[in-house]
Formats: sequence, structure tokens, C-alpha cells
Amino acid sequence: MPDNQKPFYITTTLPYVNADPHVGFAMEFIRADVVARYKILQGYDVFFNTGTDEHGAKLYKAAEKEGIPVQEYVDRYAERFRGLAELLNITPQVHFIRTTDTHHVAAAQAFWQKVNDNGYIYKKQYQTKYCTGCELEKTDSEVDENDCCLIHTGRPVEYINEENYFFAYSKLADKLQAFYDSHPDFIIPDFRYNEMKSFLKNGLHDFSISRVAEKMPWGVPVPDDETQVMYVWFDALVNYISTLGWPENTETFEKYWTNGTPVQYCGKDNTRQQSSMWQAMLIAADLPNSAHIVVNGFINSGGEKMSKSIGNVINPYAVIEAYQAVAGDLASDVLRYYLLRHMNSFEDADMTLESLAEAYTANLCNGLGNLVSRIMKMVVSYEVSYLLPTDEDLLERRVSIDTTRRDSAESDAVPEGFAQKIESFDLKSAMDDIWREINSLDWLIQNKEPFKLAKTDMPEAQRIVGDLAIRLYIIGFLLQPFMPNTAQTILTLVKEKKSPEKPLFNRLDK
RNA sequence: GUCGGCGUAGCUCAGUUGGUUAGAGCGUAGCACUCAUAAAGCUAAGGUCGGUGGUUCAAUUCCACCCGCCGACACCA
Repeated sequence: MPDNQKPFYITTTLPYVNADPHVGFAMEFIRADVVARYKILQGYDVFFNTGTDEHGAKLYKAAEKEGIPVQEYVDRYAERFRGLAELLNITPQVHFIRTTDTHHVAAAQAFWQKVNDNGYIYKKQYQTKYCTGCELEKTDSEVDENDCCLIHTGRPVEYINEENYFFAYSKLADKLQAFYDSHPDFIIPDFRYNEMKSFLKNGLHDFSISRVAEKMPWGVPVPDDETQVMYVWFDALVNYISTLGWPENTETFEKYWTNGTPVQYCGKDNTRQQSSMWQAMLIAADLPNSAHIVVNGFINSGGEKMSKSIGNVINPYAVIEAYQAVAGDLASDVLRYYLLRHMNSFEDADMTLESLAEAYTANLCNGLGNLVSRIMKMVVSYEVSYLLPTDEDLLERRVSIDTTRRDSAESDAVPEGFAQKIESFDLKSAMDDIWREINSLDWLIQNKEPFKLAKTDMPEAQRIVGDLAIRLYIIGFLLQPFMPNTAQTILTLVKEKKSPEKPLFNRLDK
């Protein structure tokens, strides 16, 4: 490994730990993992961050309701989310930060201090709406036109005044605008960028960033003011840099944040926080901005939003468990495959167990799995030998295969533009490239008929199957970031010239 | 309401800088092969490209209006 490896930073948002992991977060996590693994393969020195967001009133109340200490409550959920990384086969390199980590708490305070020193924090009276029916504070979107909470429609909310700290968001509008203007690819996809640009154009209002500790103590204490704690997301956003050891570990911070083109994945409900508020906060603290915000859509099921009452909630744990029966160790790859190729890269998508089963049969059993079996069976039967390309060759797209070329236009062993698709986070299209190559190989076997040639012209049959094996190896190579276990299985089989003892993907019972 | 987007085969979507028979994958039906997980290959069925009007020699592609759907419009982690 060269010493001058280029750094790369990528992070998910931190899920709020008031419920079990959702398949939408699983998708975000998997996508970030694909990019991280891809960059690792490219030789980058990668810092991949995820974790859990553990402060705030909701958790405080949830723990109270269960009658257990908050810390115990969040510990339990943090473990469940940590378990998700293993379940989804996320690279072991991933860093897992908790916003209750002592270092993070100190970093959030240092960040606050810095923003305050720069004059972007001030104290102001803040009016909150409070529903005495719910015994909860309400936001503007939680009250109707008669100023009543949506649950207690006959009872107007009360107004409570409290003193909070405010973030001078509005003072940062010009700088944020200048940043947007000079970074045309900052938010991906572009229609989300347009939304944020018009949001900014409509004017920014300062917002409160603290709560009265007496009422809600479960937060990071505001420096030099024991009466206030930070509002949960102000501290939470700082995780993206506290995970790097900021502020004291300047070396790591500069390496990965300043020079690592930081990429942040998020769901569409987080667009504003990540790409506007957080960026303004960074500017206020004299820190460099993120390089890209990549915004995912939501996953619906059967045309409706997933909800417990409809009963269409899909649990990633259950899906993987179900597929272990047919795919064994490759079960996590089944879910990865589906979320990466059958969910739209940027817009809302629809997931059902039926369409998952259909995709599994068509593309993993009949497609990839079957192809591995038919090629490797011939490799073994005809005692084919071949010389595999090196990783360096493949990274540089230096591969020449002649005897099995369908035609040069539509079947590149290493598809042109494949890297570009991953670099622009269009992972679905990159997957499509791989499946085009899988289809090409199936077509070639059918049309070159090496299984017939084996009876009349063995050397020619061996040459064809050898090329097919090399191309299968390349498929395994390309598949590594997307379906790591499957890719390893294929690479090993081709290297060792073995046919699989049993199908990679067994058929589902009909 | 303001701004933006979408509506193309059963499903998911691509495409048309306006121009001969509108594409892919999956699904469905038939043919046929055997290296393979009864898989792969070939063929077929299936669309008045949301509606109406306009511009044009010519519109699914441009314009207007209408219908339907979606997103943003802030203190929701």
C-alpha cells in the first residue's frame, strides 16, 4: 500500500434510536457501504462513519414510559443498530459513533463554543406551543388552523415562553449562497438541490438550538450555562466531525474532512438539515463544507407508506432470515441486491416481498447463480486453464478477451462508464451494467455452444470456456462492493477452478 | 396558494435536439436446446406515449389549458 493513499470520507445520517432499524435506513447504510467498499478497492484510505443519535425529548419520554434509565434505554437500541451492520454485511472498517459518547459530547460543546465565539449564537425568548391534552410541546405542523393539536382538536394549545439560545442562520445566507453557487454538484440528485436553493432564496430564519434543562435534561449541556441543554440535532450534526476526533485530533480531521471529499448520505426528510443547516453551522465554525449530500427517496410498500396499522412494514432482519433457507451466507446479498438494483437510486420506490421474490428468482437464481454453475461445470469437465487478470489490470480496464466477444459495442467485460456511475452514486445503473454482462455470457454460451464443440474440437471449446471464466471472474470483481459474499464466492470458484457444490441461490418453493 | 417535477406496454422504467414499423428488464404464451438451479436461447401477444386545443409539411417529443399524482415551502431526529 502506498503511503500517499488518497483519503475519502463517507457517512450515513445517524438514525434516531426510538424504534427498531427500518428498511429505509438499511438501504441508506448499504448504499454508503457500496461506495465505501468501492473506494477501498480503488486504493483510497477510507473513513466510513455511522452511528446512533441518542439525545432529545422523545427518547427521554420513551424511557420514562418504560420506567428505565434513559442511558439503559439508548444502550439497548444502540446495540440493535450495531447489529444491523453485521446483518447487512457492512464493511468491518465502519466507525460507529454514539452521540452519548463522552468525546462527542465534548466535541459538540467545543463546536458550540466556536460558533458562539464567532458571534452566531444569541439568547432570545422563544414561544413554544404546548398541548395540555398530550402534555407535549407541539410544532407548527402539529397544530391545525384553530391552533389546536391534531389529536385534541377542541382544545387550543397554550403558549409557553422560555429563553433559548438561537443560531444566527439568517446571517449566513450569503455565504451559503456563495457556497452553493460554486459547487454545482453539491446535492445529488439535482432536483433536491433545486429545492434547497429555493428554500434559501425564500430567506432563512434563525432557529432555537437549546432547551431548558429543567424540563428536558437529556441533552448535551450548553457550555457555561447549566440551565440549558442543546437541542438534539444541533449536537447530532456535529457527529460527522466528532467521529474524526475533532477538535483535538487535527491530523485525522484534516485528512478525512478537509481533504477527503466528505460524502453524506441521507433520506429525503433530512435534506434540509444536512445540506443547509449543517453547512451553515460549518461555515459559522470556520470549518470546510461537505463535498456531496446524496439524498435517497423513501421505500413504500404496495403503493402505501409503511405503517404498523396497515401491516406492510418490512423488517430487514426478517427478510434476511427468510432468505437464509435458500441462499445461506448469501442472504444479506439478496437484500443488498434488491435494494441496490430494484429501488430507484434517488426517488421513492416500492418494495414488496412478492417483487423481492420475483427479482430473486429472475436475476439471482436464473441469472447470476445459474451462470456460475454452467460455466464452472464446463471449466471442470473440460479441464480448462486460463490466466486471470490482476486487480490492477481490472482497475485500469486493461482486459482483452477475443474469442467470446458478442460484439464490442454491447459487451465490455469491464463496462465503460461503470466507475462513473458509482462516482455519481447511481448504483442502480452500475448494477444494470453488471447484469447486462451476465446476460451476454448466457447468450454466448447458447450461441457458441462450447458444450457441443467439446465433442468435436476440444481446444476451441476450452478456449471459449476459458474466456467465459475470465469474464465471470470480472463479474465477481465488479460485484465486490455490491454483494461482497457472492463476489468472494465467485472469485474463489473461478480461481480454484471448481464448480459450486450446490447452487449459490436455491430456488424458492412455489 | 407559490415554486418544481411526473403521468410511455400487466409491473418497474428508458427514450424522442419534432420526422420511416415507440424501446429495455421482469411477468405472460409458444418454439426449441441440453453445459447449467426444468435454467439459458428464439418468437409472440400487449401501448391511440394522461386529456383537449394550438404551432408545424410532420408532435409522444414544442406551446396553452385541463385532469390526476408527487415533492419543497423550516424548528418534524
